[in-house]
Amino acid sequence: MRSRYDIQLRVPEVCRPSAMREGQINETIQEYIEGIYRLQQEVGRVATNEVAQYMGVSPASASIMLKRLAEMNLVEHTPYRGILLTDEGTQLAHQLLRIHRLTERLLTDIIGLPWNDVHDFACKLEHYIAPEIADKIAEALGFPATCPHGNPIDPTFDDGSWRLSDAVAGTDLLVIKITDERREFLEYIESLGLVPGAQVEVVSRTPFDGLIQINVDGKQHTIGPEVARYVWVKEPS
Amino acid sequence: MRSRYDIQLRVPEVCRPSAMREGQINETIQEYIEGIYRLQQEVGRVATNEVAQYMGVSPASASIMLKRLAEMNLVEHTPYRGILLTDEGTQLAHQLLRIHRLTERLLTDIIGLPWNDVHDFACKLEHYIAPEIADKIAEALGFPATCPHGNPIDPTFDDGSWRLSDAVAGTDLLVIKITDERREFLEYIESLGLVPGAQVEVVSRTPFDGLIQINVDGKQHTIGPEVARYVWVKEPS
DNA sequence: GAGCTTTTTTAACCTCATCTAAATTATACA
DNA sequence: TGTATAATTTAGATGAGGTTAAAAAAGCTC
Repeated sequence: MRSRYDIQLRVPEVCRPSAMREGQINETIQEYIEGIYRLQQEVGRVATNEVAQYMGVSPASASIMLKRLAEMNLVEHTPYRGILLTDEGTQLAHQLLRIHRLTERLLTDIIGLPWNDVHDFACKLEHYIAPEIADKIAEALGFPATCPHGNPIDPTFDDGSWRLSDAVAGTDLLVIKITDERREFLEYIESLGLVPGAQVEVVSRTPFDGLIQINVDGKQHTIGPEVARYVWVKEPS
Repeated sequence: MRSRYDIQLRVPEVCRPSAMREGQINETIQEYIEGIYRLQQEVGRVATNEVAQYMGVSPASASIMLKRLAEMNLVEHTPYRGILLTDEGTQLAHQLLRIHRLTERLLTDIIGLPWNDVHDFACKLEHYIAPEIADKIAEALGFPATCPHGNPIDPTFDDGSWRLSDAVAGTDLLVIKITDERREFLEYIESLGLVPGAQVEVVSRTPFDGLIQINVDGKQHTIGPEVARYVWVKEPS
């Protein structure tokens, strides 16, 4: 299963120090592209400051890196106007995301790590997993459809879900995926029982502040908009 | 199963670029320590030039790095006299080696990669696998005793084997492990059928050049000292 | 033990990816 | 439309880990 994700991913040289090389798609570049993709999914055109904040670096550093990414044709950068991934950048992001999600599945299903632990870990490993090896992993796992958080392994697949923050009161829904994968966030989500596959009843919504009263597993909870935004749901079929 | 390998391994920060930090046991340091350990197993006290050659860097770079390792108390460095791992360095090497070998097993047994491929790959992944996760991997694999090349998962375990280059003619032996894990070397070894677990008959030895006539699986081969040196054998029980 | 060779170390410099501080450019509002 | 504020970029450093070239120490050989 050679896949459609075929940008020249640079899996860094192994077994010798200082694998960094000039003008290559190295680990840092990959990390940025992945972050930018995620941001772009959330907000559309991405500002330098947003990249900086998301990547945990200073705006100055982000600015310099965005210039480099633009030179490499991975993003379109209009100075003072933010960026947009090019087709090439998007393709690379898809490739990385697929590897990332397969790695997460490997870590939960085979190694037995908890789902809230695997994201950070996969972030590091993904840079050293070539697409062909990802294919092998997919095979070994029986070609899973999603990562442990419910995101489709194939990043181009549209699962038809929407944000819980957009759901109307009085509906019964199915949790599809969680798109904030920070450990603490997932811990909270788990404490609510709001994991992929769970049934949620949207009991009511407040007219201000966007609070949502939900019912999961017979338990009532009130969640805020910040949480509801990253929980994706769908009509149960 | 908290193990006996408990040096403060620095698993670099995930999900953000530039994980390098001052004075920490980072990926590069780990790579050096592992390399030095392997060299030390082969040659005892290790010279700067040997480290440089093994790590694929200039002698100048190796010299500087050895000085740093000495400052970190991982090696004992007598200027112009080479180095020796300290107890702390040895312990770190053991820890890394255990993780490395478990990772290799994971890659062959679960992912289905060929045994000659996994070393390079494990070299990269090992730096991001904390000892507790290695414990999980060991458990998932059913606590294997060796890596795919036959090296004990527990680096302190003495398997009682010796080099095929030291074997006497006329003996029937069991291949225990291969300690040169370069892809091409392992490919050659495989083509001879000289894999861990195979039976070898040492037919004869030449008085000069150290050539060895062997019989594996009914096929005769002549191997040189460079190959025999990295094939370890034992009396079959 | 003098002088050549080899090994190791030091010196000076490079790239990558960060940083802070200062300078620009955009935006928003009076 | 001018000006305050916010966002972005540039300038100049830094640390890690390389490089080459030159200097220094050790080891041989006669």
